[in-house]
Amino acid sequence: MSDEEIEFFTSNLNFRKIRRRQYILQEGDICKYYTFVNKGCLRLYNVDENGVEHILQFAAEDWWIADIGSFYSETHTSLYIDALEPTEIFQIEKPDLIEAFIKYPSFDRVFRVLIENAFVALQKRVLQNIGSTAEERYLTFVESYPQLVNRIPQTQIASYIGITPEFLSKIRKNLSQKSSAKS
Amino acid sequence: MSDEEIEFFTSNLNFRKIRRRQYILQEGDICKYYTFVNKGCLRLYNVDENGVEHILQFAAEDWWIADIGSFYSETHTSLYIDALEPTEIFQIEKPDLIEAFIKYPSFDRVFRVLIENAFVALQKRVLQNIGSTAEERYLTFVESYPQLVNRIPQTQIASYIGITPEFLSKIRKNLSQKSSAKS
DNA sequence: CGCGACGTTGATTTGCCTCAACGATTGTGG
DNA sequence: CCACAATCGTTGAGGCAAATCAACGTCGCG
Repeated sequence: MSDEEIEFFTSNLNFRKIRRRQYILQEGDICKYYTFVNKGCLRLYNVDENGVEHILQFAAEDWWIADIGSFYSETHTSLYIDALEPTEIFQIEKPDLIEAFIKYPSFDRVFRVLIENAFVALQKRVLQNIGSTAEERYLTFVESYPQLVNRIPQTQIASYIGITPEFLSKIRKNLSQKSSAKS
Repeated sequence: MSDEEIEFFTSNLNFRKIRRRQYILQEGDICKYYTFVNKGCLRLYNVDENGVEHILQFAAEDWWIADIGSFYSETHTSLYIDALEPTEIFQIEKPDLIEAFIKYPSFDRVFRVLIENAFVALQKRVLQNIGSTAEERYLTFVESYPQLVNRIPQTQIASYIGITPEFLSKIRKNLSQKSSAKS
């Protein structure tokens, strides 16, 4: 991308610091921003009728996060975004992003690729969810996001892969016994 | 879209007839086409190490289907697409689609919206998979795709929602008993 | 007709959940 | 700076949802 493009884009980014547990999106809101994580870690999740949280996505350094559906169609979200750690973010508002798309088609391409990649990753996740055991899903998570495993609470990982924290604990115990038995 | 745009687009569509069980994409291929279903029904799925099929998507009349990841990055797919019924399709090749995107930004927007909607739908499916019982997932499927329920084999629906055909049969029996008990 | 695809049913097993209890660690207010 | 609460991970007993395996009925089709 050219200097002009980058200048235009960055001049429309808003910097914010978020405290741990602070929300940047709540059920009922309309998602006004595409959010880039500079430092820290956010999570995107819903809360079911029993009050249980189910995590759709984590976003640590250099990841984008948003409720895409709410953002583009300007409908009320049923999701939450909050911070797992003190976090620094850059946010771009929809009108500015759209303007960037129109002025500079390369942005359009960048964001298209972004969502395509996210889409493909989500498809893999669906296949895992419907075809693999909890242990396999955990191992895939560890492989895919090694930088998150020792950073975020196990409770959160359990919620992401769709099991209870207790059961994740048992899986990990089982795995460590297997690996120690090998040596 | 203008007449010119539609003319350009449709002139690049290739018509094909597909027999039941015929493949239009197999593991190892590169996905060369975006496929539009004019009549009939296709499915996109993978096959796991035990030989079990897991369905990512159905595509009946007026739906688009492709392995997006393989199509855009030109990598070998691990997925299959085949026909559940005799099917008529229109296919557009990647170079023609890209040309359409460049010449007519409105196509770009149409296909962007297409993938955004698919992405949002997939997110809902992930949330269902990690947060709902098999019965709830089946009921959601019936609600979301009423036109498919009495058209495709139950085996296929079971594979889509991530359960065995036997268990789906038991769920349906259970549901019909509940509803008849009401009357 | 006979075979293969599909759906059903039952008996048994297993993966994962629920609930309850208990350490270890963190952080927070007095 | 300590005390206490809240958060997090672990463990175990018991229960339930869904898988597995096997058998059987039905239908459409070559």
